[in-house]
Amino acid sequence: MVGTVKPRRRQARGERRMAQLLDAAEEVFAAGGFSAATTNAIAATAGVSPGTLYQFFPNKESMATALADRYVAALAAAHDPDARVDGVPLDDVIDRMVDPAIGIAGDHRAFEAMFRAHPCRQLRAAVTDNVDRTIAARVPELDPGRRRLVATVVVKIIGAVLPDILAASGRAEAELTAELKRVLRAYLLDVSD
Amino acid sequence: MVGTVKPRRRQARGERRMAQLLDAAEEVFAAGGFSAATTNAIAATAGVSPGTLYQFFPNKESMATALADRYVAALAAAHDPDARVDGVPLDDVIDRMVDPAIGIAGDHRAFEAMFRAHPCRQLRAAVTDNVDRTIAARVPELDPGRRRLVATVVVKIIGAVLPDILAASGRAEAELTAELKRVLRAYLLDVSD
Amino acid sequence: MVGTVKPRRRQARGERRMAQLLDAAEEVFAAGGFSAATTNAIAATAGVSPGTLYQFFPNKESMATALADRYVAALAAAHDPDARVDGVPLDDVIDRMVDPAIGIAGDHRAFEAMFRAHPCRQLRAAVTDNVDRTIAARVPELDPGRRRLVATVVVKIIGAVLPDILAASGRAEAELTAELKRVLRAYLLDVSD
Amino acid sequence: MVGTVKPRRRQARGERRMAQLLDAAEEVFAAGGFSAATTNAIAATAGVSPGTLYQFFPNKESMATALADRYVAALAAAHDPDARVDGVPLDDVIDRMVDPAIGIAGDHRAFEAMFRAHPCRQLRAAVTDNVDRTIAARVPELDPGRRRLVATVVVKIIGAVLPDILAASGRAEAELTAELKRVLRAYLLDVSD
DNA sequence: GATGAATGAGAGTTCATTCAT
DNA sequence: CATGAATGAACTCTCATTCAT
Repeated sequence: MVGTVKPRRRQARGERRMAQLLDAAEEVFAAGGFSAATTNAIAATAGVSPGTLYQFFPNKESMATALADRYVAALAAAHDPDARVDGVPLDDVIDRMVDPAIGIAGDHRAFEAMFRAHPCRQLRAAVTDNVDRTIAARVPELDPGRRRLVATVVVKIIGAVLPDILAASGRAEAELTAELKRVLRAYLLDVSD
Repeated sequence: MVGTVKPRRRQARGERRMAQLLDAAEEVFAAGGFSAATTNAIAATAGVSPGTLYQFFPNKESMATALADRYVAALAAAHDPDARVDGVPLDDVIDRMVDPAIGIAGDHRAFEAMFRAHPCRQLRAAVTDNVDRTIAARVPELDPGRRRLVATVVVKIIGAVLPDILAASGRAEAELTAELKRVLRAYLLDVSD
Repeated sequence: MVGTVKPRRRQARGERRMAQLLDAAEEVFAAGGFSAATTNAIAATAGVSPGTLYQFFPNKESMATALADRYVAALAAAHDPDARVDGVPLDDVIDRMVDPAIGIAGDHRAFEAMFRAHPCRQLRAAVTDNVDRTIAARVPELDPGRRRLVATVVVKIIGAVLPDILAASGRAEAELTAELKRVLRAYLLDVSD
Repeated sequence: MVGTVKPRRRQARGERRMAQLLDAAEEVFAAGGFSAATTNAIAATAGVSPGTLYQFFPNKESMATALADRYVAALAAAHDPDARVDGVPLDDVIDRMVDPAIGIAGDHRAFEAMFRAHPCRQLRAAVTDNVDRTIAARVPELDPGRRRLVATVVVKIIGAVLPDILAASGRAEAELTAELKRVLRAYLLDVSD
C-alpha cells in the first residue's frame, strides 16, 4: 500500500530536483554561455552538491539539451505554427514569428545561449520547423526544399539580431525590432513572388 | 645606410616568428574557436615553446586581436568600399559585399571564429564600416544613423549565414549564397525606398 | 539526535584533511618561506592532489593565514597576557614574554616564516597585543599610545633575534636568549622610569 | 698604439654598464625585494637586453652581492668606526651608529632589501663589524666574544626597526627613531656595567 | 538519493638563463 | 659587446567527473 505510493513520491521529488537543477543551469548558462558554465556552479546555484547533479544528468551537455527541451515546449505553447495565416497580412505573420521569439528569449534567460550551444540542435530544429510551417501556410506553393532553406535563413537572421534586441531597451530595442521585421518582410515578399 | 638595415635583421626573425605564431593561432582558433584554443597548442603548432609565444604576445587575447588585424588588412585589400557603386546595378553591389566576405573567410580559416570572438571588436567594426560606406555610396540620401543600423543588420545577416556557406560546398553552397544575396537585395531595395 | 551527528562525519574527513594540509603547509613554508612555497609541493607533502588543496583553501595566501590562526591560538593558550604581573619581578615578566615565544616558534616550524609573511598581519597583531597587555599590567601608568609603540618595538626585537635562537642550540642558544632578555629588561626598565 | 688604449676604453665602458645595471637592480630590488625581482625587469630598467646583463653578472644573486658591495663602500665612507668615541657621551655614540644607517638606507633605495637578502651576507657582516668596532672603542674592556654577540644583537635591532622608520615620516618617524635609540642606549648601558 | 571530498590533467603565464646572430 | 629570440620547467589555479560514505 505504502509501496505503491513511495515510488511516485520519489519520482515527484526527483522531478522537482531536476527542475531545480535546470533552473540553476538556466541561470548559469545565461550568465556566461554554455562552455563557460561550470557544473559546480550549477550545483551550488541549485543548492545541492555536485554529486547530486550527476545523479540526474550524466554530464554538462545533457543539462543543456534538457534545458533546450524546456524551451522547445515553451515555443510550442507560445507559437502555434498551424494557425491560419493565409488570410492575414504579411506583417501580422511576421509579428507572429518575431514577437514570440523575443518574448520567449526574454522570459527564459538562457534561451539565446542554448540556441547557440552546440548540444542544442533540437532547439534550433524546433524553431526552424515552426518557421517552416508558418511559411508553408502562407506560401503553400513554395517548393518544400526551398522552403526549408528559406526557413533556415529566416531563423539565422532572427538569431543574429535577437541578442542585440534583448540587450537593448527603449527606442534602440524598438528600432532594432522594426529593422528585423523589415528584413523579414522584404525577404518573404521576394520569396513569395 | 647600412646601419639602418642591420637592426632589422633581428626584428626580421622575430617578425617571422610572429607570423608563424599567428599562422598557428589561426589554425587552432579555426579548429575550436577562441576560448577553446590553448596557448600551449598554438605554441606547439608553431613548433616553439610556450615561452616564445609570450615573447611576442602578452596573452591569448592579443593573439586574437593581432589575427583580427590581419583580417582587417585583408578586408581592406579585397573590398574597396569607396569604389563607385552609384551607377552599378544593386546585384553587383551586393556581389561586391558578399563575395569578398566569402573569399576572405574561405582563405583565412579563423575569420569566422575571430569575427565572433569577444576581443575582436575591431574586425566587426571594420566589416561594418565597409558595408556602411558601400551603402552610403549606393543610397546617399539615407540618414547616417539609420544607415549605421542597416549596416549593422546587414553584417549580422552575413555573419549568420556565412558559417553555413563555408561549411557547405557545391550546390548547397551556391544555393545558400544565392539565398543570402536575395535577402540582402530585398532588404536594401526596401531601405532605398 | 543522530541527525546532528551525521553531517559532522563528512566535515570530519574534511577537517582532518584541512589539518593535514596545514601540517604540510607548515613544513613547506618552514623550509623556504611563504613565497618560495609551492601549492603543488604542499599538496604533495600532504599526499593529496592539487585540486584537493583548493577544495579547502581558495589560494596560497589563505593557507598562510589559516596557519597563522593556528599560531594565534597556540599563543593564546601558552601566554596568558592578563596574568598578574604587577607583583612579580621584571625578569619573570620577561621570561613570560620570551620563553613562550621561543617555545611556540620551536614547536611550530613555520612560526617564524608566518610571522614575516605579508598575509599574516593577524599573527603580528596578536603577538603585539599580548606584549602590549603584558606591559600594561606591569607599567599601568604608561600612556597607551607610547605603550603600543613600545610593544611594537619589543615585538620587532624578539622577531629579529628569534630566528638565530631557533637556529642555534646548546650554549649559543642560551647565550642569545640571555642577550635578548637583557635587551628587553634594559629597555623596559628605561621605559618604566 | 691604438691597441693599448682600446682595452681601457672597453673596461671603462664595461664599468659604466655595470653601474647602469646596478642602478637598475637597485630600483627593481627596492620595489619588491630580491626574490620578487626579475632579471628581465632589471635589464629593461637599465635599457639593455637580458643577454647584456648576463655578460656582466653570472646570475641574479651576483647582482645582489655587487649591489651590497656598493653599500659596504658607502657605509665605510659614512661611518668611520675608528673615530674617537671613548670621550664622547653614549648618546652621541648611538647617534653615530643609527643616523648613518638611516641616512644610507634612505639614500640607497635597496639597502634594506639587500640587508635582508640571503646572498648579501657581507653587507650584514660589514654593518656588524662597524658596530663591533664602535663598541670596542667605547667599551674596550668587553670580551671580544661577548662584544661580537652584542654587536650582532644591536645590528638585528636596528635592522628590525629600520624599515618602519624608513616607511614612516614626520612625527612617527621621529618617534620611532627616538625609541630605537632608547633601546640601544639602555642596552649598551647595561652591557657597559 | 545525497553529500562533499577527491582527482589529475591541463589551463595561461612567468622567468632565469642560453645562444645564434 | 650587444641583441632579443628561445627555452621549458614550474607556477597558481580550475573543473568535469567519480566515489566512499
